Amino acid sequence: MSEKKQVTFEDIAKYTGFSKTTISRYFNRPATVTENNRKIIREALDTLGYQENKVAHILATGKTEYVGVIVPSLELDYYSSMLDKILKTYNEFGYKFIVFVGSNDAAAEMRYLEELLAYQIEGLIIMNHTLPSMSLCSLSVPVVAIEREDRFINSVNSDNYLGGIEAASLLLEKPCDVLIHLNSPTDESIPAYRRILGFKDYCLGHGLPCDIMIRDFGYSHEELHIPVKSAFEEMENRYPGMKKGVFCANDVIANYLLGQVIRKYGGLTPYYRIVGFDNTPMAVKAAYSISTIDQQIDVIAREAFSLLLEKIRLKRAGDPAADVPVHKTVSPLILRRETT
Amino acid sequence: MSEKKQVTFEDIAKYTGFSKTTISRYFNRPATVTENNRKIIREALDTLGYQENKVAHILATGKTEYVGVIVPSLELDYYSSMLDKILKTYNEFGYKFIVFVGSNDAAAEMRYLEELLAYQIEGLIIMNHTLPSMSLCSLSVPVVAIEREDRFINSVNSDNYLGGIEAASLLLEKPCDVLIHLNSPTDESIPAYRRILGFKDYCLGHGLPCDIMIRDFGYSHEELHIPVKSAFEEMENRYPGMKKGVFCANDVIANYLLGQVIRKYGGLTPYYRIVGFDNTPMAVKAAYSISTIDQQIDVIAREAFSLLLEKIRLKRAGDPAADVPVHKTVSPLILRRETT
DNA sequence: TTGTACGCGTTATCAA
DNA sequence: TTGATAACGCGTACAA
Repeated sequence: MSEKKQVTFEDIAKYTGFSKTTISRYFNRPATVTENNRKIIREALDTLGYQENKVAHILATGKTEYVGVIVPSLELDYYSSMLDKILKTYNEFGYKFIVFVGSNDAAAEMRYLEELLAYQIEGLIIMNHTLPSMSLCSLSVPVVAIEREDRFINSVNSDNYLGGIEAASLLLEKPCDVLIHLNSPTDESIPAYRRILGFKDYCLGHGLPCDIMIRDFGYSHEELHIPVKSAFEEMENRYPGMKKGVFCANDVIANYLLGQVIRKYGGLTPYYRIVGFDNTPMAVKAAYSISTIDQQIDVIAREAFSLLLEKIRLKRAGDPAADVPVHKTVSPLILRRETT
Repeated sequence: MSEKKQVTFEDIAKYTGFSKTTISRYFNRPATVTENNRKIIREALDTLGYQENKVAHILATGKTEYVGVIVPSLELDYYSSMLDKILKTYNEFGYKFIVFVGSNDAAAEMRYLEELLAYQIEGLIIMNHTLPSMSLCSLSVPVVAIEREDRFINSVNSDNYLGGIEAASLLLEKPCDVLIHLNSPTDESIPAYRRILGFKDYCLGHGLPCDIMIRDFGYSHEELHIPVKSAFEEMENRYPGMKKGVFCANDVIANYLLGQVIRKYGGLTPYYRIVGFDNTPMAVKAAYSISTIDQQIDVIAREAFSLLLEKIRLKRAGDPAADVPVHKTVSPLILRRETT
């Protein structure tokens, strides 16, 4: 009962008296089948309960319409939000996504890659940091990176340098005695590194004291609590009674910092202006809505997918341009909210 | 260059002098190939750069090792967290996931289903509410629902009734003058409805006044802010000076309520004890960590996948038990944190 | 232990 | 407009 095998073109062909070829054409080039015959086939499909089989289709055509996605975690708003936007491109482009959520384990990620390639994905979107772009660029399919080291592969990133500038300028709308930037140790090869530069350059350019506090904030949200707390205490000690403009590397850190401020001051205080980064849902879920630099996650996701699609086309056409890495950049927006 | 077609068993066979069958056996039943010949093949695979093709494998065996997932949104911690855990079962079971993130649009969801079936998924995990289980149960593959109407299909849910009881009992650890439950309009067919019952029954059983406030909190996090605020004001007006124990339908609502309390009282206050539901990352990201009823999302995800796998096996074996819906339940845990 | 021959469900090519 | 036949890449009886 459960194991009745599926209805195939063969069955439809027998039932209608046509050949398999005609049934195939009914689907792929309906114009080449008489309206009357189409009707016959349509009814046959219905009565026999035909169920499309894309696997056979793929084997014959070589086109899977699959894209692989590897993302570090879905517990962080940034990634889940990005994945959300990526998956939603289905409605426009029809590509399906096989998703892996990655450990920091290079071996595991290699397995994901193997699987994805075995399943004949046409392209890959990767957000994980573990595998170097050097080894990713030699894959048989185009790869687009989002906010990770991208030297040898395509990428779409926020204009991080501009973001850093925007954050500094936003903080300076209100007078601040000192500008502070909270970030994790960030390798220069990572796009986000430029946020620090932009911030620093803007401060220097305006003759403002700025303090870049690099602390290890870890990767999971649980880990974040402690280092943010100690960073807060440091700020309290180092700049007592001063108005501090704090630019946090992301909304999650900003949220925890806001939490510390609330605990100490019972709410917002002129002593702290806080700006986050990303504009994840987090930033509005906070007790006080957090001003942030909006990466425009939806735009980035869409650009990433479009770029990938373009590369897939080029590759299929045998165009050598397919193998030249393209790096796109999306300008972030300033979002003024309660914390500034 | 980019379009060189892939290396197949045929090529390896020619290169080594073996037949395709032997190459196939090298992969599937290596024990039946001489160690020496295995070595020869291994080297041939290497030098020719063989790349496994699962599509052909699937067509031949009928087993895709695909599971489809349909989830309403990834902007809400509950769903992204659940998806995270589901995807991570790959490391244990090896099944791959094709993921769709669904609108509330029934037509769109039907398209997702069609696609998934066409790609020969072996089973489906669904969290969306749009399609009734009545129409889901007639699919050719097993379906497991999580926290949605599940009358005719398998499901894994939190023991919502117990959860409601736990929430009430947790609030009563500290004396409260009134117990309040905040929830969206919830259909009786949805598992979460029983939370309300559990809460109410416990209150009645202990002779406590309880107020079930049903408000439309919408689906996205942006929408939530306003109704929570007005609910808060209602509580303030209705129970001035009283100690309120508030059980929120989920952590997101709890978080917004906490935000309102902070804004009014500058921090925690004995006037409000707050309990959330789910134990999403949200609950610890809040300014004060939120006490919550832990659904054990990881356990639910794992159970859902195991159940699906079991059903897939039964179906394959032609066992009629495959078609009998199984409803599993996971007991939630009480998590005492700062808000109580 | 290895090879031959055929099947999986679809599309592509060519001929009718 | 339609049909016969050969791919697509791999698995599996069955035979050797």
